[in-house]
Amino acid sequence: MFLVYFACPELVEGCVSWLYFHMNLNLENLVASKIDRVVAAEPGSDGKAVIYIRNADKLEKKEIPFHPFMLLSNPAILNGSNLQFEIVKLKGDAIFCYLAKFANSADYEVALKYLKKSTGFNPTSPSAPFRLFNDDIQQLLTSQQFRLFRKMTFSDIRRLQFDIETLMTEGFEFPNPEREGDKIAMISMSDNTGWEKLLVLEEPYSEKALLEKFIETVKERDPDIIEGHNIFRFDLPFIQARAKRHKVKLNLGRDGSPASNRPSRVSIAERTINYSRFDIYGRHVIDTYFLAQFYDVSYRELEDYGLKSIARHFGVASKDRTYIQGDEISAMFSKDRERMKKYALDDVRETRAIAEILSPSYFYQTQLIPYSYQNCVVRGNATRIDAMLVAAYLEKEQSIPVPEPSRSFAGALTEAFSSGVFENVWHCDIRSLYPSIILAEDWIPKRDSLKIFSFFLARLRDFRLLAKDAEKNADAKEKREYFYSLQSTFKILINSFYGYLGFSQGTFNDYTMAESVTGSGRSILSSMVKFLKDSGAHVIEIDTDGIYFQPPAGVKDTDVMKDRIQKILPKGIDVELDSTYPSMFCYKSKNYAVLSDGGEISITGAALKSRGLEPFQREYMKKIIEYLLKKDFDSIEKMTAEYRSDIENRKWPLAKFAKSETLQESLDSYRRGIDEENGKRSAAYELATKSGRDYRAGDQVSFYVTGTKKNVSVVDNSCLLKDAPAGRDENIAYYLAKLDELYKKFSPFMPKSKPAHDDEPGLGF
DNA sequence: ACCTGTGGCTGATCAC
DNA sequence: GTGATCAGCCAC
Repeated sequence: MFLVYFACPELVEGCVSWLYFHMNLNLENLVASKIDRVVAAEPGSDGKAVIYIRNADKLEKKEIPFHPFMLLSNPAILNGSNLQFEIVKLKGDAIFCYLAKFANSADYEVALKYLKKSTGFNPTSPSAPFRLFNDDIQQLLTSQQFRLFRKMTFSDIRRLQFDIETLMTEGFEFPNPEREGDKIAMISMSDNTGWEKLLVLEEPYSEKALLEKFIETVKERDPDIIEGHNIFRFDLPFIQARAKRHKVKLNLGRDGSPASNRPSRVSIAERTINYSRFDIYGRHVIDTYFLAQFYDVSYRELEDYGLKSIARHFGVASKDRTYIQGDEISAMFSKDRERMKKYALDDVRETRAIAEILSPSYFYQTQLIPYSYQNCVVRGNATRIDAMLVAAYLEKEQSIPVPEPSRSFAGALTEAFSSGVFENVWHCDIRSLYPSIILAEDWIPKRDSLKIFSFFLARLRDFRLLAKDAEKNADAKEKREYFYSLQSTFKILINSFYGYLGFSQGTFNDYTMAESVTGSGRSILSSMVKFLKDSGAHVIEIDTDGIYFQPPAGVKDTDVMKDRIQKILPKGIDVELDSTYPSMFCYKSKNYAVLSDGGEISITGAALKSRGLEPFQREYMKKIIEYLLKKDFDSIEKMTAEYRSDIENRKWPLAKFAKSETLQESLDSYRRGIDEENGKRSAAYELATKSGRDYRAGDQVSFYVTGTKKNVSVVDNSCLLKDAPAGRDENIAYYLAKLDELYKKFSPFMPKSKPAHDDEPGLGF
C-alpha cells in the first residue's frame, strides 16, 4: 500500500535516522516536499526568496526563485495591464482555470491594482474573477512545492525563550513603556540546548545597553524560533517601545532587519484576541499564552492562562518557585536581587517546558501545510486544511472552484432522558464518528474533482494508527514523544475535516455533504438508543456519538454488550464500551457528573462548572455533586447552613464572590453597540470602561455585586475586584439568594423531594 | 484582516 | 412578572 522510504545516506548516521526507517509513516506519501530541513523561508520582492536550511548546528542560506501568482477565471482580464506574466492553463472545468505568474512582487502588485480598478471587484468578494493568496509564504511554499521542517524532529530546531521583568513607577498598577520611570530591569533568556543567560540592569548598564545586549545575544544564539509567554501582548511591544525611546533599532532578524509589528487578531473557540503581531525575518515567533488557550479549547481544565498556573498544571513548575506580585518587583529589585534573578530565570525555564509540551503538534503540521510555523499556530484548523488542499490542486495544475455560500444545517442529536443519580452506568461511543461516516460512505465534496479530500482523510487516519502503534512500541522516550506528537497532529487534522465542509471560506466546502454527515450520525446514534432500550437498558444521556446507560438486568460483561451493539452498526462504524461508573448524576443535556471506580469525580457541562460562575458557586456545586453521587445527603444540609453563615458573616475572601468574564469585543465597539444598535448594557464592559485601564478584547474582568437588596441591577451595582474598597461591601442578600437558588436547583435530586422529570424517579437505579 | 461546525444551559437586560 | 434576546461558556 505504501512505499518504504529509504533515508538519504547522510541521515543514516544522524541521531534521528530511526525515524526514517519507520516504514509507511513517511510524510512524503502525504505531501511531497522538494526541499528538506528548511527552517525559514522569506519571499523577497525581486523574484527570489531566501531559505535557511539547518543541519545540526550548521545553517545554510540559499536563494530560490519566487514568482508571485494569482488565479484567474479568464486571462483576458489582465490584457490592458501592459505587464509581462506567464499564464498556465489549469486542467478541469472549475472556475479558476488560469494561473498568472509574475516576475516579481512589484509586477504582482501592479496587476492587482489594475484588476481592482478594471473589474471593480474587491479581492475578497467570492464573485471576483480572480483569487489571491495574501500570505506570501503560502505562495512560495505552494508554488515551489516544499514545506518547512521536513525531515526534522522537534529537537532539531533552535528555540530561544525570553522574558522581561519591568520596574514600575510608584503608584501605578501596570507597567507602561511610555512612562519615563517604567523600564526593563531584567531579560532572562534560554534555549533548547540548555544555555541560559540573565541580562540585568545594573551599573554600568543603562536600559539602552541592556536592549543592545539582548539584540546582540539573539544574533549570537541565532534561533529559528523565539518563544515567550504573552510576548505579543506584553514583552515585545514593551521592548519595542523602550528601544524606540533609546533610538535603538530592534534588529532581531536573521538579515539584521528590525522586528516588524502590526495589529492582528486570533480567534480561539468563541473568543477573539486582539494582539500585536510581531514578525522577525528568518525566524518564527511563538507565544505560549496562545498555545495554552488553544490547548484549553479541547481540555478545558486550566484555571487561568498565567505562566505559573499553566506550569503547575503541566507539572513543570520550577522547584522552589518564587512568586512575586507585579507591584512587588520594584521593591524586590532593590532589596533582594538574587531572589528576583531566580524568579526571572524560572519564568523562561517554565516557558521552555510548556512550549515543549504544547508546540510539537504545530511543528509537525508545518511539515504538511504551506504556512510558516508561526502562521500554523495562529490560523484556524479549516483554513490550514484549505491551504493544504489548494496546494495539492495547484501542484497537479488543476483548476480551483469557489466556495459555495454559507447556510445553516442541522447538527448532532443530544438529549438527557432522565435526570437524577443512577448507579452502575456504562458509557459507549462511536470512534471518530464523522470521519468514519465520510470514509465508510465514500462521500466526496461536490467540487473536489480530484477526490483529494477523501485521500487526505483516509491517509491521515491510516497514518494516525501507524503513529499510535509506533508510540506504543517505542523503546525510548524520544521516540515515544515523537510519535505521540505526530499522532496528535493527525488527530487534530482529521477532526477538522468535517468542520471544513461547513466552513464558508472553504474552497471545497459542501453544505449538503455536511448535512448528510450529521444526518447519518443522528441515525446511527438513534439506532443505538433504540437497540439499547429494546434490550432493556436504561438510556440516560446521549450526545452526538456517545451514550450513558444502565445495562439491562443481568448483563455484567461489557465486551458482550459491546459486541451486541456492534452487530447493529454499519460497516466502518465501530463502537467502544470501555468506561463504567459506579454512579452518575445527570442534570440536563450536556451536563452531568460521573464517579469512577477510583473515587474520582468528573464534572461535565457549563451549568455545573462554568468559569463564568462565582468561585463559591462552583465550589458549592462541586461538593453537592460529590455528596449526591455518594448519597451523603446530611452533609448537603450541613454544608448549606455553613455557606449561609459564612456569607452572612463575610468569612470568605472577596474573590470568592467575583465573577470573571472575558471581554469579547473592544470597549469602543461595545460602546458603539449601546449607542447605535440598542445593545444591552453589561457590567463587565461598564466597569472596564470606568476603570480607565487599557482593557482589550480577550482580557478578563473580575467583578462582584454590591448593594444591600436581593434584587439589584448588576450593571448598576457592581465593583471590580481590583477596585474593592478596604471595607467589605459585597451584597449579602444577593449572594444568599444565589445560594438558595442553587440549593433549590439540586433539591429535586435529594430524598423526599419531587423528581425533576415526571417520567423518571429522581433516584433511579 | 480574519474566520471549522451545531446544540444547549444560564444569567442578565430590557421591552412589554 | 414575563418572555424575548443576547452574551458567555461549554460539549462534542
